[in-house]
Amino acid sequence: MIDLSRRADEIAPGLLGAVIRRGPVAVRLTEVEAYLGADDPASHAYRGERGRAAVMFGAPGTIYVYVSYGIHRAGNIVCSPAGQASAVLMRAGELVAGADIARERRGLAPDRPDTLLAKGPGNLGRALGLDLLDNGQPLGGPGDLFELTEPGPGPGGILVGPRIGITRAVDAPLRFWLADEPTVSARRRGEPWRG
DNA sequence: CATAGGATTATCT
DNA sequence: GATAATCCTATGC
Repeated sequence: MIDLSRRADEIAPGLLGAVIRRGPVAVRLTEVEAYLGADDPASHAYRGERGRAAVMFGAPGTIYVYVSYGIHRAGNIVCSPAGQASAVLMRAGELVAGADIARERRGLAPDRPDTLLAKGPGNLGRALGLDLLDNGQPLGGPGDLFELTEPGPGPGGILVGPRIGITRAVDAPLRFWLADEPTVSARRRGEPWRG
């Protein structure tokens, strides 16, 4: 099992290539972002252990689901020891199981490629079937709702750049993605500067 | 006053 | 045209 008791920025790159499974649908992560605690103004946990951010202060390996722009369900994997807050936002991935279910949930046209199924946090959330009721659920084993499996060797390198869609701490290099992966969401602001 | 949940507009493709 | 760690409002404490 992957050690999630360190801070999210140390763990996030290592989660690339790992497979997150929720029920019958599984996604191989190709793009993630790290959100820290008190030191990160862009993090929900910046203002302390209150509201929904309380989940981020829980045990490492907990799932944190929040509503983005009223329509998206974005999923995070809580990191750091209990009492400290940080999390890895799952931004994009490749369907490795249950692609047919994901396609139905997305309502994706038959002529559109599978690479679009989990591209972007909102789309990944829909593909996995994330629900607010999943908030606070733990990562478990094969018999549980959620499961996280070890990453396989990635042929391409890991790229790093600024996070997307935020208004504070916009320059922090906390977005990580795999090179040459068609499932990674659009670059948008900035370009990778380390790999 | 704090929290929970649904929604819009600016930015990027 | 599609997407997004923001923003606003309703409800409960």
